[in-house]
Amino acid sequence: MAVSVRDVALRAGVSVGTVSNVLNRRATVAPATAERVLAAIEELGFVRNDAARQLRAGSSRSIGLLVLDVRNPFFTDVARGAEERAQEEGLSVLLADSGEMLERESQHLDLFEEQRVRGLLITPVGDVAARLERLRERGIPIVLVDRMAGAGGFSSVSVDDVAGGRLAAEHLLAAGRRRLLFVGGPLSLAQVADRLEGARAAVAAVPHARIDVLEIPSLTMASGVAAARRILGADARPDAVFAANDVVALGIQQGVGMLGALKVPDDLAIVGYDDIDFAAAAAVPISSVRQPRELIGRTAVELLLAEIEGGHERQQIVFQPEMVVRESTRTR
Amino acid sequence: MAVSVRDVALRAGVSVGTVSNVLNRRATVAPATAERVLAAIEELGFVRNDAARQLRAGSSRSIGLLVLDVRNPFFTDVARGAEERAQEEGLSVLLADSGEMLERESQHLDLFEEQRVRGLLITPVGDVAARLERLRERGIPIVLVDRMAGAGGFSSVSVDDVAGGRLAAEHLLAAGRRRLLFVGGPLSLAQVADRLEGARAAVAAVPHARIDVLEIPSLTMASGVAAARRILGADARPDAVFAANDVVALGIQQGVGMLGALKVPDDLAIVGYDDIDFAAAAAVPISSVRQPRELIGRTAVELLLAEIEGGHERQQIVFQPEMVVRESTRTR
DNA sequence: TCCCTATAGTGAATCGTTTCATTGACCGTA
DNA sequence: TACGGTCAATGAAACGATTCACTATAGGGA
Repeated sequence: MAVSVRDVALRAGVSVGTVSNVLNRRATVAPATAERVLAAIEELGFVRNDAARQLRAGSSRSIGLLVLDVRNPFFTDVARGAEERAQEEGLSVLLADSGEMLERESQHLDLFEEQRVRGLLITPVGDVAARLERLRERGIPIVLVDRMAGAGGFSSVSVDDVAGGRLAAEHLLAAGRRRLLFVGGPLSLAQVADRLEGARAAVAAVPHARIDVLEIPSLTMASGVAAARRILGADARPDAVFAANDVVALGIQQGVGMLGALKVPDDLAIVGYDDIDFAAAAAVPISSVRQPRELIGRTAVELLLAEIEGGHERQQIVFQPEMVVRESTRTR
Repeated sequence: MAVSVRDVALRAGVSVGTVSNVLNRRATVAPATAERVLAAIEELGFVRNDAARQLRAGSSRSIGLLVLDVRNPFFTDVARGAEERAQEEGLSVLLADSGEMLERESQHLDLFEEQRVRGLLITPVGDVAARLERLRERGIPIVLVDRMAGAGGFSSVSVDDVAGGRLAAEHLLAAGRRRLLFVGGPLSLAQVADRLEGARAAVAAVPHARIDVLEIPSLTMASGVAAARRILGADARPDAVFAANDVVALGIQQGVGMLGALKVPDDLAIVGYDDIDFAAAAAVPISSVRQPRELIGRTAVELLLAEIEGGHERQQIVFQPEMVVRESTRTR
């Protein structure tokens, strides 16, 4: 059933070595011979067996990309950027998501390791530093995505989330809001914690301003809707919400709208994070903190390539976020 | 560097066959021996080489999923459903997207074939029937996703798009709209053509109603925005738009809103398709034709498993769509 | 005591590709 | 004629896990 180089060689009347040479454009194969081999490949419908190739080569032609949630457009945009850059290098990207769950994250890491990926891009859920360190020792270079590497020293591509959080809060404060609510979670995610930290710093600088925290279990639309319900039910309502990302912001807006009690932005201003395409098309277009999504993916692959080829040059790249103002935070 | 079963065997003082037996829970390995082997694995940090495994086994533990666009939430939801079901079976899903481009589709098919995927789920861009037929002959079972199989006979999981198109148009007509515009493309995509066909049938049944077509190059938000520009610039404006999917609908709504000339739904009603989560959270929540997204993915894997194990029982499963009415089509 | 069986473990062969040292053929030059 | 130098092509070895026919040992029954 399976056609191998051996069969091709037989058919073309050459040795397997020659077939391999033709396939890999390597050495000098006489044009006539190459033609005969290619004809045989065509006739037999030969398709290279990647497993055998990898086995011999010792590592695959793929890199793993493990993100928190593929349903969040932020990550698919990052993935797109990564894929484009990888393809230029003849590498393919294996996309997986942990769903913000430690167990799934660990499972996927196991898989990637068994598959001998050439490198790994990861937005970690928990504290997997030790685990990643082991991977690296085994020769799998690693780049953290959307997460600043600690002193330990992985390469990383991130956006200054503290600055982003500050931007968001400052914008709300400048619009006259004083009772802010941060909605996001789990707080164990560095992104969430950093954005909150930045917001807190901004709030601390303004007299009579305060910021409360509503922690949610995951950064999904459903969690946002649930959060809206709690906001509406609370005694002391905030006059502005800073959501840890746009998906949550959209959920909150939808929840608030469905129940019809509060108007955005008059009663409640909303700021999101990521500036995904859908934020601009929302019920009330959502102000958001923009991150260069595709560029993040592209750059992450870039750093990975540097480590794969160059050796040990680790770099931490930090992009600066940018505030994008829309209807959801219009001044009253 | 790389630790192999041989090393583990050496360390544990057993043969490689025994190590393999321990790994595969297979035969009867004496508890004491198994323990020693596991200890050796732990100490040496042994990780199975998947390529070698596959090579011997002849096929991988993955299935390929090739969709039109990973950035369309419809497809990530389908993927989620597929992944869940696959994982229950110990299979992993390789997700790739063609970006609606024939060339990329072909490239990914090549890759999947080289990787000897266990099966393939695909939402085809063009007419790849011949190509898929060849794949199947080589032992890779195939299930079409979101696309009804022709008589030729692949298994398929789809939604009745003609019925969906009819639902959408009937809804608009019932709301008193008479000058409809269908926005979608490329028309070579079966989904797009079918939805249009259904809409045309509904319009034909109502006197004085008409439907024009604005073909766009791809089903993206950007194309939707561009379409909005053309709608606004046209002499005879439609009073309702039926977009081929929600992403396009959101783009149209955003475009129309930015330029501020038309109000939704008063001047222009909008219906989308897929009922992605973001549709409900849109500027004006978008009426849409719902498809059971995760169920489609789940069912597709189900059919694939049936073909992998059972042999040749091909099935075509067709779900019925459902109209979800929201603000964007409120009656004037 | 001898034979039989069940149990535990062995290790060579295998999967398909790539690599690389080696062979063979041919040409021009000394 | 002999020699060195290219250029083409060869084919055995290697990658690492799994399989399976086989051996060795121990225990039980007659």
